[in-house]
Amino acid sequence: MHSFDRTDIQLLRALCTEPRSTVVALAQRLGLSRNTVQARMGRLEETGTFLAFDRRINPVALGYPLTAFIEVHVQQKRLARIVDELARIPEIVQAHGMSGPADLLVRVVCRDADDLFRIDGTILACEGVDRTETSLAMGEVIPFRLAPLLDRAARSG
Amino acid sequence: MHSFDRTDIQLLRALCTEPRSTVVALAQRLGLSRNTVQARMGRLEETGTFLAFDRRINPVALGYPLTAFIEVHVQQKRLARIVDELARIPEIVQAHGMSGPADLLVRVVCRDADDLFRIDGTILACEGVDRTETSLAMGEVIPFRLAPLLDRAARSG
DNA sequence: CTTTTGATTGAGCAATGTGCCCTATCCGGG
DNA sequence: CCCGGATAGGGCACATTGCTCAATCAAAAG
Repeated sequence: MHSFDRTDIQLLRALCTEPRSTVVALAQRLGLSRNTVQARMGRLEETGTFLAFDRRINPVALGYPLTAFIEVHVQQKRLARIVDELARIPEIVQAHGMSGPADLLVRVVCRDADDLFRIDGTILACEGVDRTETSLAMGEVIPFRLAPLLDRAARSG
Repeated sequence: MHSFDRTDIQLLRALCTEPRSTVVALAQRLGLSRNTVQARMGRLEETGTFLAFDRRINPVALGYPLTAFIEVHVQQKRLARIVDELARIPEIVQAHGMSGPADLLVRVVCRDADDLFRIDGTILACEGVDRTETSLAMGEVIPFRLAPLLDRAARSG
């Protein structure tokens, strides 16, 4: 892996508030040389600090205003095959294998309630899926964020 | 809001596989003029198609290898106040208000199991929180993705 | 059918940023 | 004490950006 120092954190933190800023601007703000910032950014990319572009796209703006979480209970021996099958459903934007009562936590986006109902049906139709429990997300009360974590790391790390 | 046409979708889709590509490169690949691509990109940004920079950072690389989902049951009248309080916990990277058995679904990243235990305790300590149910994510079996959705939209839309 | 509106295009231009080079300096670990 | 890694500062060729303008095109409106 790769361990971060305070400078890396500050760099990432600055990008949180000013994602469009250029390397030169970043260097100025942090009081570093352009070379340094460029090198560190390169390293951050190489070491996998940045995720796929997908994550930058807002599903709501895309026309999928509804998000739901579906807990899926499966016959565990068939888990791998089921995951493959679920991966073919485009509305499933993410899925985690879970420890706990449910085996999978699937995150779904959809256009409306009917859409959700249909997708749930598709999941249930997979061989080895025993049961699903659907919960509709009423709102993202805390929007995805890492800034607070970075802030704390910058202060204490 | 704003409605997308096929070109917007193709643009986003192209960026999924080649996030670093320049406007010129994009224009070439899509067979459009640079001006058009630039204009459309601008519109996409303005209309909120892109999310915060946070989402581009990989928590695992950041030193938080564990993700957990915590279902929180609360006294609903105090929901707003509780959310405010939860927002002060940096390890909570996201939270959804839910319809269904649980009131909140909180997404947490942590360094290890002890860390998770501590965070869960912090959540439980909030006034009005009745109960939590923690599930540890064993793995992201389907990594977050919108590409399949975009692909379908490009074909049928 | 004609008009109008908006999107697209090609061209051009100044300013900026990028990628890459090299060297000197600084600091901590061996 | 010396060495390696990181940093700063300078520089250079090139690509990209942001912006403007006029011409073209298509579809919707009159």
